Amino acid sequence: MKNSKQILLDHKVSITNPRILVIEALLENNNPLTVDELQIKLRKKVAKSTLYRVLNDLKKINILNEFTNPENATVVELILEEDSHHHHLFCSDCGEIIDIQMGDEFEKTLSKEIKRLEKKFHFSIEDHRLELFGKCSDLCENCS
Amino acid sequence: MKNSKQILLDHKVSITNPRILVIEALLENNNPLTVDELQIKLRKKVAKSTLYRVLNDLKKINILNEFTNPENATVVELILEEDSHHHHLFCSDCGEIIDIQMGDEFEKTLSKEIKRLEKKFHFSIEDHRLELFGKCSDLCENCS
DNA sequence: CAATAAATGAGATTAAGTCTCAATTAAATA
DNA sequence: TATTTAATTGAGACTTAATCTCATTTATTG
Repeated sequence: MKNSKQILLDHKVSITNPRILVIEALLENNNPLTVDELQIKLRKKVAKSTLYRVLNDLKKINILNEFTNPENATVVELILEEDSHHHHLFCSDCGEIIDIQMGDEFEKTLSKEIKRLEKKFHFSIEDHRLELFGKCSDLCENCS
Repeated sequence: MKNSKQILLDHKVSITNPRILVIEALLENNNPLTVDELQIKLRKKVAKSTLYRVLNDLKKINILNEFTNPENATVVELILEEDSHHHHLFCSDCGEIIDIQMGDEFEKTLSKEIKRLEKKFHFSIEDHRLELFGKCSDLCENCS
């Protein structure tokens, strides 16, 4: 597993305990976490103000992706070099968020559409995000 | 233009002045508005608590779409029957939000992918959202 | 190892959104 | 149309996620 100190070193920011703890909490999970869940994982180890500050620090060095779930709670995930381009699938029953990859055909078709839209609206489009919403199977123990 | 009273009638909810004003403010704009912008449009006409309550009422009868812009501000737009399925394009310079429609090929490819993902993750996927981020042209008077 | 700069913790502050409750307005009924 | 009943509203209190302040602690630099 990628080392948290090395990540900080690579990005030329100082290596502090709170930063290490936050990165490690995020590395432990394969999928994104709400700030709430992160706060619980780090309870008594990192102050609330520090947690938010560290998250902002990680955003500044572009290793944190931040978005919101359907309930508008803030969700974060680390951006690791080995990660490839992915999107998110949300379960409205248990709240789980799953990283998904779309097939090549999809991303190719999307690129074509983006070129068309750039012309149509005189936009330069730099990024995109696809979110899928649904319910995970009855097999899930957290689901009704 | 669609009539605000008729919309309320159609959905069997009582017709009140604040509801009419909110719907009309939303109808006036072709594109989505942040709650902030909406609040400014309705200043002195609708109380803050009422505005939020009316927005929740409109959500309950499924004629309001709510999402967030890249700065995490809440954005709303009416869902009208004559509207077709669309997505959003955000300008990071001026904050403009534009409704966009993707071509058939895109939506078809997406459907195929969704079927694949439903099997893979034992999910039932009910909805999706695509967001594009970029900058609108220098021609825009609000942009730097 | 000392000096300096950066980061932290604790709690105050801000602001988006919700809640409370008395007063108003709409709907239902006669 | 007037009256009754139920729903909605406005004003401001309250909640809570996120930011800010500032004295203290920790990291970095020489």
